[in-house]
Amino acid sequence: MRALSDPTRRAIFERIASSRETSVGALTQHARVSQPAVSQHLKTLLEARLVIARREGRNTYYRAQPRSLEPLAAWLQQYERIWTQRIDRLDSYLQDMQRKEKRRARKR
Amino acid sequence: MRALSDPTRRAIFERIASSRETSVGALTQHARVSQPAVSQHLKTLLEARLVIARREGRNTYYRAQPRSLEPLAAWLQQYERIWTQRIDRLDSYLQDMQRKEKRRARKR
DNA sequence: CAAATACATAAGTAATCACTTATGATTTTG
DNA sequence: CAAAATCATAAGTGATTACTTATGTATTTG
Repeated sequence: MRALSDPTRRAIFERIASSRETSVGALTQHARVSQPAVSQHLKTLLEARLVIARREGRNTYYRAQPRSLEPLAAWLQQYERIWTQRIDRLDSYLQDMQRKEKRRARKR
Repeated sequence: MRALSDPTRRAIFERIASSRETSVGALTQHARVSQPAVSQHLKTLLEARLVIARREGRNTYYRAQPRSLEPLAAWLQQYERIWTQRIDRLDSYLQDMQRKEKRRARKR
């Protein structure tokens, strides 16, 4: 999560993910920072296993490893469950109130 | 995402989310940092709208607002799609290879 | 009403971060 | 083989961050 928290780095990751494979030069072209900065971001993405690198001649091609997003997805799902559970509880609470209201109406 | 990138702050958020409502004191008890540090983390969680605060007497109760995780979930889903698409392509490629192999076997 | 409690804010600090320029290592090209 | 190209690493720097202690502000309690 820390690896993706920086906007520049996240943009780099997104560009890698949206193309099958990208060279450092291509990434630098679209980034607003210098080539060394891009390389440094790539290093932290590598360490987070969010990308893998393949050297070919004097180029290095990076590709995304979205599998590494799975822990984050799992973490999130946990809270989506809690979230929908809360909504369910609210729903049943409201339905309960409606039933009680109808009963009160009948008594009148 | 930046608000959740710090482990201490994330732990605080998790504790808030797992209980319906929590006071600052209760959070401080389980955190490994001082009470002011907890309050500061709560402030950034508030600014990220990941929690809401309710003052009651001299206590402040925090509760999670998991709805704010939705943008992050949406961002993630995008890459899960890419990921499964890639797997599908790999699958069909392997199946294709298998078919070709069978044809070669028949010719022998 | 004075002391205690619960929390927030202020101020200061060491560590980390994202960037820069300079340079190194390797590979291709003319 | 020298020059160019591609990328990584080194070193330095300003900004940000996560924390601390000290203090302020309400609110409750004895």
